[in-house]
Amino acid sequence: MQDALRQFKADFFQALAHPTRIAIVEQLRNGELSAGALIERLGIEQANASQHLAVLRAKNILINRKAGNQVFYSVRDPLIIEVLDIMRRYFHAHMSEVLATLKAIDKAEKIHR
Amino acid sequence: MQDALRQFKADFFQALAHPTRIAIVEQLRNGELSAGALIERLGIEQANASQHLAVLRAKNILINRKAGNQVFYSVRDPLIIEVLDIMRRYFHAHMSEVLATLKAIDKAEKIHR
DNA sequence: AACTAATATTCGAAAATACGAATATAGCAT
DNA sequence: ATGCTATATTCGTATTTTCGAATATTAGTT
Repeated sequence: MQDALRQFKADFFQALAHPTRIAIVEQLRNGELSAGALIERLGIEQANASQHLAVLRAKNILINRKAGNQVFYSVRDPLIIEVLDIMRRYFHAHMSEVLATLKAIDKAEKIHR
Repeated sequence: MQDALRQFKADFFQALAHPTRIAIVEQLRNGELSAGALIERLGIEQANASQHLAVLRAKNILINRKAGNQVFYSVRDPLIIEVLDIMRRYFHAHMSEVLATLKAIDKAEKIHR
């Protein structure tokens, strides 16, 4: 029973464990957007976007509303935004490490060019 | 640059995207525990525990302290506990769905026996 | 009915993750 | 040095995730 609850939580985290999916949720912070608008803003493949949206839907992080031709997505529960806000504080608190990571990536990119 | 930051966030969620790792962090809610104590409480393989601890260490979610023979783990930043608390509220808010999931699992288990 | 636009699903291949078994390392006691 | 306990790492394999290409679906338009 406890196990199933943890699995449920793990699934939630899993849903957010991808940069594109985080970007999607961040875009929806201030309200709904159509799938097309998300694709345009994120500059990703249509199929890929649809797959990630499917993941977020399956884990009940997003809800969608059909309007004629298009589908509008929004974050289901404001608590999710709250989680991301806390994360923001978390990253702020550990900014030095984030910067170290960024510098390492930057360095690696320079080498590979 | 924004991408790298999102990757960083995604890594954090990825680190928590496993029931065993959530269980580990929950066990450490009230302070440090040795690896052995964690293994005993969670009833998992030693190697497996060590692998999960390595993941949590790599993502800077846990810190460890060596004391003679053993290694004590603790949650690095209380903000992480705060995130889990918010999650608790989140799951409480959506308890009906959690229960539906649990029932479905229970049903599946009955069929498979 | 045929056509177009918006979105979703399927497929196959590549990469990442998870597990237990086996092995390695490190500290302490004899 | 040998042995013992606690923890970490490596290895092989099975499963899961991710992506783009191709295809399907659904709604609106002519």
